[in-house]
Amino acid sequence: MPGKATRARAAKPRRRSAEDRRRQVVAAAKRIVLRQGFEALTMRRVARLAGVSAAALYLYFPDRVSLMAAVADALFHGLLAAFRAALIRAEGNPDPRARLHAVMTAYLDWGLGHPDEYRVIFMTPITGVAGHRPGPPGVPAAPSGQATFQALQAEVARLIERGVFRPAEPQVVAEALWAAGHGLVALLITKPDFPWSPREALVGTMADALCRGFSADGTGLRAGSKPAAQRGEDRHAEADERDPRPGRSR
Amino acid sequence: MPGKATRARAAKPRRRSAEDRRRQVVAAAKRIVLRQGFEALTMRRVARLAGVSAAALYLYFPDRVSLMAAVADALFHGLLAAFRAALIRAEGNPDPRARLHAVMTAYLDWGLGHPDEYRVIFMTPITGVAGHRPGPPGVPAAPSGQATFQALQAEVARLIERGVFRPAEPQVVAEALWAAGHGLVALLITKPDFPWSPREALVGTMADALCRGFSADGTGLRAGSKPAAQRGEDRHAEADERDPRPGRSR
DNA sequence: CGTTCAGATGAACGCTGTTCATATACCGGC
DNA sequence: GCCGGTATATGAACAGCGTTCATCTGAACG
Repeated sequence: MPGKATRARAAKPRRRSAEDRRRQVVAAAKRIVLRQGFEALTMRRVARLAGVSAAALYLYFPDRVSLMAAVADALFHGLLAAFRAALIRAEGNPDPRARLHAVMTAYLDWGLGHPDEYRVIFMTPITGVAGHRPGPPGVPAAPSGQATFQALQAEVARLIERGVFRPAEPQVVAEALWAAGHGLVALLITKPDFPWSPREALVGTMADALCRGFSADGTGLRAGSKPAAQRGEDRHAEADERDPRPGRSR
Repeated sequence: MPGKATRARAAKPRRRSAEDRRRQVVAAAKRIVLRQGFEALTMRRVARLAGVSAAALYLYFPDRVSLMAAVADALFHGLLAAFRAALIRAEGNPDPRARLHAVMTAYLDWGLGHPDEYRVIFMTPITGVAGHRPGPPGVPAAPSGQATFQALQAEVARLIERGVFRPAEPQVVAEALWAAGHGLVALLITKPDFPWSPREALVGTMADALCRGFSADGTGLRAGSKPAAQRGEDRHAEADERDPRPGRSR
């Protein structure tokens, strides 16, 4: 508790080292995920890239999963940006379902386009399945993740209020939507050998079915044949800090 | 290829050692997953339980992921049994949607009831994300897994043929159903800290929405309030070889 | 009996997450 | 200006991981 503030100006440069090096470590870890991929996210590698010893990481994070959680939180901003961009893009659309469709396809496209980051955020297993204490029992695992989910939930609530969706608990519907999207991304990442149908057809079918399933009048996205064909050109629009990494193209 | 058969009776005990020890290793690995959990599935532990050295495992499996694939294949029979039991149970039901609902809830219940096995089968990441060659390029990763999926696909095709589901490619619909179910199970396993809605509500909402979304007439499972409430008593009916493992209850 | 050879092994390599005694550098108090 | 204390950082070490390899064993064959 160095808040005693050594009289005056000495407190500041010390403070910078305290919290800032933590951010610096997270930035190094983030860069490793982006450039070398998920498998390379190792304590020793992070330490090496951050220019510190491996033991020093344990001054800022109690263990590996805590660092991973911080990295996930940092990586989340990419998904959040894609989310927001999709919402803004579809804002003028009078059809409220189109907004949901935009959000869903944004989620799917981001996950499929950034599989390593997605694995860190949503597919890192809890170490012991049973061996995880909630830590500070008030704060959730990923703050910005919670925020993103609540954005989805708010969108769902709006749809229900306007009578577009059948009356239901917005939280349950939002969780189901999230889970469905996650399942698609996760399976495509984990089982690339499976003879999947074309991705556009899969994404379109999933989004259309869910929209139809939750709609009050049973209407899908477009009720037509190619509900998710118009987008597909501007897929890379939301990339903010892509980084070509060698030898891991696909 | 020792089929030369050393004259007579000597061939048999040799043959037993060849293919049978492979099965024995897989059985040991399976028992480890069931009793000690997913995290304990390591080469050295499997070897120790199987009564052989760690290096001996590499006489039967080229590397760890191949062993995991074999274990996954072995564990799949539990899910397959739950699948079949659900189908048989719902066979008398005249409503074809009920069959699909039974299959979906069987999948979800099995996955949520056997999280360690589920992680081996569906959530083990491909080692390098890019570093996986298809090996023998004709055989899929998990034979019985493929069979199970084709059972689902056949069920979907039947629904489409009878006009219950809207006309569509059965494979895409089956993949979407699988992905949605997987997403629910995977997220509940990976993110147990998230403030999820009650599981019954989640499962019911998901199953109903998908049924409604793919149905030709937009009809859900029961169109009522609690579509998944009648089952829930006979959840443990399909357990065939449960094994109470110490200290990992939840 | 001697040879051969598949099957099994112990030891080793390089890596992992994590801990701990030790060293360094900076700080307030004298 | 110097001293003692305290946070910060480190190298070395531990146990365990997947994997490889030279070596050993034991049964089958001529």
